[in-house]
Amino acid sequence: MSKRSTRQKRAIDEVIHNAKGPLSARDIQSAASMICPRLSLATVYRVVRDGAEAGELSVVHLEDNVARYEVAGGKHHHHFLCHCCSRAFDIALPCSVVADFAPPDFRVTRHEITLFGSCPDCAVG
Amino acid sequence: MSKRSTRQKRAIDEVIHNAKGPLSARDIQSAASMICPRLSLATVYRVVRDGAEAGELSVVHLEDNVARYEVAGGKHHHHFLCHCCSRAFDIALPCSVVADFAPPDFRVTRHEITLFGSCPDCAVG
DNA sequence: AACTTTTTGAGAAACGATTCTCAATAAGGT
DNA sequence: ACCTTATTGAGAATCGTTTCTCAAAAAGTT
Repeated sequence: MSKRSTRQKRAIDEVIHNAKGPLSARDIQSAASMICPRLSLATVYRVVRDGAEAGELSVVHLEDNVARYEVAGGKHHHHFLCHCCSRAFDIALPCSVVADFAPPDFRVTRHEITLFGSCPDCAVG
Repeated sequence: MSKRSTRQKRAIDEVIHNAKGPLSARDIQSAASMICPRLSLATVYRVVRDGAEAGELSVVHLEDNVARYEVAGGKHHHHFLCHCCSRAFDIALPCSVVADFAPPDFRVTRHEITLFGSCPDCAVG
C-alpha cells in the first residue's frame, strides 16, 4: 500500500488511465518519462505491482511473455496485439456464448480473446 | 531438416500426435521419457524447432510464457488452460464472427481464444 | 564390422522479464 | 526549515525458458 503521493506515481497513473489498451512496464516507462524524466523501470514495476495488489490495476498476459497493466473494473473487453509495433489495444467483441461451448466437465472461470494483425498506424495502404 | 530417424524423434512425434492439446517442451520430455528414457530437454527443443521450421508443428503461446507445440494443419480450434495443472487442451468454439467485430482500420490476420479454469481432472466434486 | 556423419545428453550459457539492494532523494507532518 | 520515513534510481541479482557446446553414442552405408 502506498503512503505518499509522488511525481512518479502520478505520472504512471495518468499514463495508464489515458491508454487505449493495456501497457507493458516499458510502455509505461517511456510514456511516463515525458512527464517524469529519469523514471526507472524498477519504480514502474513497484507501482504497478502495488496497484494490482490493491485491486486498482489488472494484469493482462497476451502471447508475448510481457505483462501488461490496465485499470481494473472497466467493462469486459478483449485485446488486439499488433505484431508490428507490439502495442496492445482494447477491442469490444461479443463473447456471451464463448464459455458455454466448452465441454461440460471443464470449469471455465475466465476467457481471453486476442486478435493479431496490424494496427491502424502500422497497416500499409 | 532432420536426416536420421532416431528413437528420440519417434518418441517425441508419437507423444505430440497423441496429445489432447498443445504440449510444452517439459510436457513432451516427461511423456516421451516413458518411451525413451534419459531423453534430454535440449533434444526436445531441437526436434520441435526443426518440426516447426519444416511446417509440421505449430507453436502455441498461451498466457503463461511457455511455448507449446501441436501438429500443424489440423482444423481450427481453441484452447483451454487449466490454472491448476497448467495443461492445455484443444477446444472447439464457434468463432466465425470474431474478426468482423474489430474496428475496420485494424487488419486481423489471426485470433486466439483461450478459456481458463480447471480441467476435468482438477475440478473438484 | 568398420567408417563417416548426424544426433544426443548434460550441463553451461544466454536471454529477457522482473525483483532486489541500498545509498540518495523527496513527502508530509511539525 | 527540519526531521522522520517512504520512495526512488541504477545496477546487480534472480528466475525460468530456451539455446549452445562438445565429447560420446547411434544411424545408416558399404
